[in-house]
Amino acid sequence: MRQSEYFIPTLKEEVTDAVIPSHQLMLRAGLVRQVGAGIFSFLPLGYKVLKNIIEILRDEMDNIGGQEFLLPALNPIEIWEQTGRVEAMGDVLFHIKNREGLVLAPTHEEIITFHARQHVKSYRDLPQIWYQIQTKFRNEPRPKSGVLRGRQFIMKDAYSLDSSLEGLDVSYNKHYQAYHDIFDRCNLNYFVVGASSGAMGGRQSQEFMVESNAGEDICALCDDCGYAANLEVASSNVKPVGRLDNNDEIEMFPTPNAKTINDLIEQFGLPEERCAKSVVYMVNNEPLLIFMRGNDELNESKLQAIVGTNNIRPAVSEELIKFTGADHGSIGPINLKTKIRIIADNLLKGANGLVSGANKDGFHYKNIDFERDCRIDEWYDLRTIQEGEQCPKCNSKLRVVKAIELGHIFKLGTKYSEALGATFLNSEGVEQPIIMGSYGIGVERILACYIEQNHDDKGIIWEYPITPFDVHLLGINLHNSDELKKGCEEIYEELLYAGFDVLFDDRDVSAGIKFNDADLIGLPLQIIVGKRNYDNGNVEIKNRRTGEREIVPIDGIEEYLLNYEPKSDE
RNA sequence: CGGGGUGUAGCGCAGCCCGGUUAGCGCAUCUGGUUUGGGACCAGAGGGCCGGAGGUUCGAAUCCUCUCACCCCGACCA
Repeated sequence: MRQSEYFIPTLKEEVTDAVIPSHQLMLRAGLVRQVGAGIFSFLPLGYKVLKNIIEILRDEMDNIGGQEFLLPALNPIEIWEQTGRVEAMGDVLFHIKNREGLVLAPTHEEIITFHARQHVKSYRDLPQIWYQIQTKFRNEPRPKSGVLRGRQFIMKDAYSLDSSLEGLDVSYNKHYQAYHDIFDRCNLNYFVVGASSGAMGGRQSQEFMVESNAGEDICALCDDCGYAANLEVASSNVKPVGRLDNNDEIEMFPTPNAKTINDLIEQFGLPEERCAKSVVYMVNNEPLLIFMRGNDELNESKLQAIVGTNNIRPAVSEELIKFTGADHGSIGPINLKTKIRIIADNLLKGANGLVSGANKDGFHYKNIDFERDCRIDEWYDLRTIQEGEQCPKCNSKLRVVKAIELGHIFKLGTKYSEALGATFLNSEGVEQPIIMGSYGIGVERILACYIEQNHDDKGIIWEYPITPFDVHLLGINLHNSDELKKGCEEIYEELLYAGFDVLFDDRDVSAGIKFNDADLIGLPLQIIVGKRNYDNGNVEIKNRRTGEREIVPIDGIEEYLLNYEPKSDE
């Protein structure tokens, strides 16, 4: 491709709106342009990369027996009502205003299940892996970070249909392996974490993550044993509070100015670990009293998984007074005004000598013995782990990092097949719901994450196979020498003929502009054709990543390129 | 949805507090000339409903009200 005829609007200056490197460089290198919040056009160069990524996705999905569909973005709302997701998705789901009854699909479990219901009738029809690579629409409350979080984005989503849980495991594992192959081929540094399968009855779920400050997920990592988990489910080894030898009688004492755990510690000199925090949540509008160590943070994801719904929220003051008899700061397990289900964090199991609210404003109890003085209905891991705590597997120190979710594999189970009546007859002639898995990858996220991990202060650094072109041919000051121009054209033609995808900077601009644009665009190798070297029968080849330059004879260019890396398969 | 910020030429910005000729600067663009291996130089030119609506005023980019858009932090994130 001749750059003089190709649309690559590079920007010399920084773009103020772009905060993270990938967003900045995608704009400056001419890959994308923003049209609205979370809405982007891919320009030819950016789309070329996207297509390379999609080809890898397609290849690996086909490798595990996936069959590609083209599914509609416009969906009848009825099918979404049947699975309860119109309500569950809320404002995230785009509704068509001038055509009642249609929504823009944010994902495709419903449509896939719809087709399965139509045609999958027997266990002999299973298993199946169906996938698509298409645009999804989600009315994100806050699009951000360039293409990392858009209202419209391309997703590879796959769905497995199986007749048994064992079959689901097989399908799931195939995807697990395919995802590794995909992200490896894209040269990404990533890790896999155990993730929350949500409140809606999934079985197992893992996320493929890229560590990044631009990420919206938080993960715990153990660099020693490889333990990795989303903070939503991460656990750690922390010593339980345990029992004190002297078990004094429970005693109420006035605490008029103590509203928080820190107040109690400061005003009464109490040891932090003996202060129990009580939190009241409304779960499906029923109160639930939760006990944690004083300064631990309740993990709402864990709570959602325990109570089996995501309809939870902290209780407000009126509710606290109504159910416990006291407001914030004085709530505890003893003397509750009404009977409330009480759960507590595992670290408090069997503890005594505890301090907690007396359900009377301005009073606390001390010397509470959870075994002697009150009723705890159940014990769970409820806390959010902290940086530096011990790995649950090997006791090394855990790191807590921000991460971008690239992909998610998820054993769905029968939620959608049951809701939509997608059933089959098993070998005994018994009707059963199809057992499903769901597997998504954000296509633009691969691109953005790659740039996050492969750039320097000059620009992007591409590698095979996702690089938009194999090589950048830079003709320096061609208009000064007909011979040089002719020679450069010949090199271009020969490389094309040899099957290389070449971007040829034949523009009539100064050398500095070409060098800087080339570094910004970031093709892996630059073949620099200048008069001095050319007159000696040579060109200079620069490695974008290392900056190393080599003088190479013109008839050795092809060999050099072939030895550098396998050329992209276009 | 809460908090903060920004809308002035294709891009990046100044001007706004404290209202007053024709709204400015850099980059980019066009013409001519000189340059030519890391974003050249000289001379000239084009390009604006100062986000939109309403108001105050003799007079509004500037003050007031409303509104729209975008960015950041938070909430949310199937």
